[in-house]
Amino acid sequence: MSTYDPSKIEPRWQKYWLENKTFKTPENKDKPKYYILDMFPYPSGSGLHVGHPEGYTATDILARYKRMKGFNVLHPIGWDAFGLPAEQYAVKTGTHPRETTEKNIKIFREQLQMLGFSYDWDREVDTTDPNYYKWTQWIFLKLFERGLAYESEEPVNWCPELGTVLANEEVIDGKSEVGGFPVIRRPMRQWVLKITAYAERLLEDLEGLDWPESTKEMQRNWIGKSIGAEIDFAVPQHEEKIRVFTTRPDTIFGATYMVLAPEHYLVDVVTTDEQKEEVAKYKEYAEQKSDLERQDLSKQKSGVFTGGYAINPANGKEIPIWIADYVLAHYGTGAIMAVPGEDERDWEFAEQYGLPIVRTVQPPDDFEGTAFTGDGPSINSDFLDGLYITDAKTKIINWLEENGVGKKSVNYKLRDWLFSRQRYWGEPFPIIHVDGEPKPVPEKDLPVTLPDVDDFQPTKTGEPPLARAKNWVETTDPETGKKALRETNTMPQWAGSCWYYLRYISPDFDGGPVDQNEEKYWMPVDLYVGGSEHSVLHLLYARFWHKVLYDCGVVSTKEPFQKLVHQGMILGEVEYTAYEKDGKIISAEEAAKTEGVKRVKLSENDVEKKGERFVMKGTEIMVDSKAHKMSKSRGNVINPDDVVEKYGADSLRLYEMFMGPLEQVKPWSTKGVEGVNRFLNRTWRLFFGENKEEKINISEDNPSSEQLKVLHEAIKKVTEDIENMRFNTAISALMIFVNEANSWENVPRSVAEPFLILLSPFAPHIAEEIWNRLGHKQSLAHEDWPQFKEEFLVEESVEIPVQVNGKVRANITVPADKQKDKEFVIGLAKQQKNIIRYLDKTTIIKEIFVPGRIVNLVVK
RNA sequence: GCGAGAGUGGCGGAAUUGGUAGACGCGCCAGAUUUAGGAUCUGGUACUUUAACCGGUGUGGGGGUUCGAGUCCCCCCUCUCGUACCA
Repeated sequence: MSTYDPSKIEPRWQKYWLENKTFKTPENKDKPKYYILDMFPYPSGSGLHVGHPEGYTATDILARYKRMKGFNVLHPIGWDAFGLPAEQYAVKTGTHPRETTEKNIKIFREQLQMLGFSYDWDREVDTTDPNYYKWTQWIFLKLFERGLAYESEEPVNWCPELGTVLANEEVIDGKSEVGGFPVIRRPMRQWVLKITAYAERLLEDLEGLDWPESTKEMQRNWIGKSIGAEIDFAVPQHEEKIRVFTTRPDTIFGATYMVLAPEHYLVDVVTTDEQKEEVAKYKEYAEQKSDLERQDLSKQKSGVFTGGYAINPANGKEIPIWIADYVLAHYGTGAIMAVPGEDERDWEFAEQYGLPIVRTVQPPDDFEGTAFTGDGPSINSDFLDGLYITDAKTKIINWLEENGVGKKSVNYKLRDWLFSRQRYWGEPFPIIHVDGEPKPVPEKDLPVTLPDVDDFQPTKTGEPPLARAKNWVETTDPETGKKALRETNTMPQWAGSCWYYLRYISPDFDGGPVDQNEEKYWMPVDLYVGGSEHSVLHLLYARFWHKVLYDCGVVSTKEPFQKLVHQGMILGEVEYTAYEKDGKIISAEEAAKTEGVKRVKLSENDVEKKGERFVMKGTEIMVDSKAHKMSKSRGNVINPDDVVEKYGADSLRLYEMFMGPLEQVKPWSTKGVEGVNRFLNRTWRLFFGENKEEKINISEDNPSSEQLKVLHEAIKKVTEDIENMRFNTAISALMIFVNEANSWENVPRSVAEPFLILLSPFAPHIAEEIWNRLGHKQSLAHEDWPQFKEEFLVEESVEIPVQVNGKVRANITVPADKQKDKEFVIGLAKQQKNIIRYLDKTTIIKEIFVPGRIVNLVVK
């Protein structure tokens, strides 16, 4: 083998690493630890796409680097293997999901190994393994014991197409997140987790986390804390009072009507006989609207008068009670006091139905809008008049509390977590029903394993597939011997991924989900890398479970993931598109406004840049230039297997890191892969030369100061860049080294070897191969990371730009030991031919001198 | 609407604390090698002016601070992502 051939060297090292357990997590605890985690992959049937290796390569570089820096590194991988696709495949083909899952895991594992990731394969976990889900069930029992898991008969998001209910977080625009099927609301008995009990802590503890600000903000918004007041409105002739939640109790004097959600439990109480029919009609109308329709029709408000009245406790006035679906049953108390003067939604509604509007905050003179939501002095508000919002709030809340009609109150948007699914391929609940009451399965009887069934289809009535396993469902209560029925719902896919990072710490431990001695050493996760699509769902659920486990004394940290980074999506190659209408090409701008246009794909050679836009070559016709999301339908999916086959895993890893900053969205470019592949070829030639035999081009000479300088520049840059996860510029520094070194007569071993170590986290196969050919018997994975030494960077002379009035007019070369000598440097600067020209007939009014950096002469 | 982030060559992207804008890679141009193509190597490549030097203009647009601004401040435009009747 005389040329660089990744297909030969890569499998060899992959095999070596596996057989020698090169990346086994150390057992001793005498070094600092580093826990570096990838988000739990779902082993889908279609295998890896190029998005996976992006985050995985980033973490792998860090893991390999940290090992060489003297850390004990925990870098595991496993499978979030419960889930719908395997089950749907089972419904279609009758293949047991376990079979499909096992097959897919095998493919995934092989693909990951093919990319040379340094996982500790002895710690692989699989959520579908009974030894794993035993502890998922155990944690559920903890939740149950603490009153954080309860059954509830509530309207839920039922998706007929998927045959299951979905969590609010899984419903997007009224459709299922998975598959995009319509979702309707329907009451069913469900398990619910009381995540709301942790709302405040989930919010507060975001503070100390090193997470992207946008992700923290999304979680804050999702939790949606708002501070205000609950106020009771009496209803004449009725016992019940209507309680509302408002963030603007200061505007109560402007509450000219009330609105209840159509589902509110007092609607029928307050409705008068005359309005009964109309109210019933509206309720039915609102009920039938799906969430999607509610949003579509949001521009036009609707509602009906109930005929009833309530008393505004602030001024004793009677105000009409309406129902309208712009008030949501599940937020606050499901009822509002409407203050049209100060709230845009109420204003719109009041205007539509001719309800009175009273302003309670004085808008500025030039205010021209409708409702005024800004700050200002209170008006029309009796004892609040003149007070600004903050003071008015304090005063009215005191007044409400004194008069027993209201109190300060905090409200959260966050709702309890709907935790059951009508599916087969999920964790069974460790719950039996005795006399209709739920009862935990004793800990010693865990795990409750999945029974086999012959049909994976949910029943039309919404009975889960597990209900078909009669012998399994019908059991006896081990305590009383009574007949009992097992819970037939299963847990959602989130369950297993809520705590997997703990199982990696002690995957074989059988005394609990995690060995606490190990947990104290390894937690928290130091770096967690994964897609931003999990910003709310997984990351909020996992934080919730972690806090519960903290309260149970199972874990020692309040938060699981100290630092979080999202890798950006990789888009397809840039595409140029022209638009055709009736056989004629029209501009992209026109096409956007025209019906029935045909898209024509152009090659890069057909277009050119003109001003801000791309046009067809030689014309003025504008075309679109855009990188699109990879999708099967668009046919722009890049398959990592193909890239590895053609260029090797090292090239794929290197390219994905070289594309740009990790967090950024970026388009794929096959030409770019060729570029980094060329770099690896040049690297190979640096060691083995042009000669066809395998002669090593390395000398045992002492390095020159120039060679040391080039090496140490690389060490400095690569080290700093890895620490800051700037992999693209680290690779650039490696390229600069190779470009320089290729011009040398020979490469001294003492320069070549440190370089190989710098290269190895990025392109581990080629680095190991060359290392080995340099005569080393052992992997370089545990070598020491080279130490950067400032002394080698010292230049003999430095170049300093000379500016006149802020513009560079000359460059001067100054001996290094003179670079801080102001007089010398400025003196030299003034002798430059081009500088003399600019100084002619002027007066220097200021001389700026930044040692070693710049000279600026300000003249007049 | 609201929230967050981003606008730099033909393209992906570099630029410590304000101090030579365009590192590195792609593409393109020229040359070497080759029967030819590919691969490889060498050099060039922001725009503009020039034979060349010397200049001029340039980091979405406008203003400001500064000896000096891609970087700091104010206003505006565009794009991406998230979110949406949350009282």
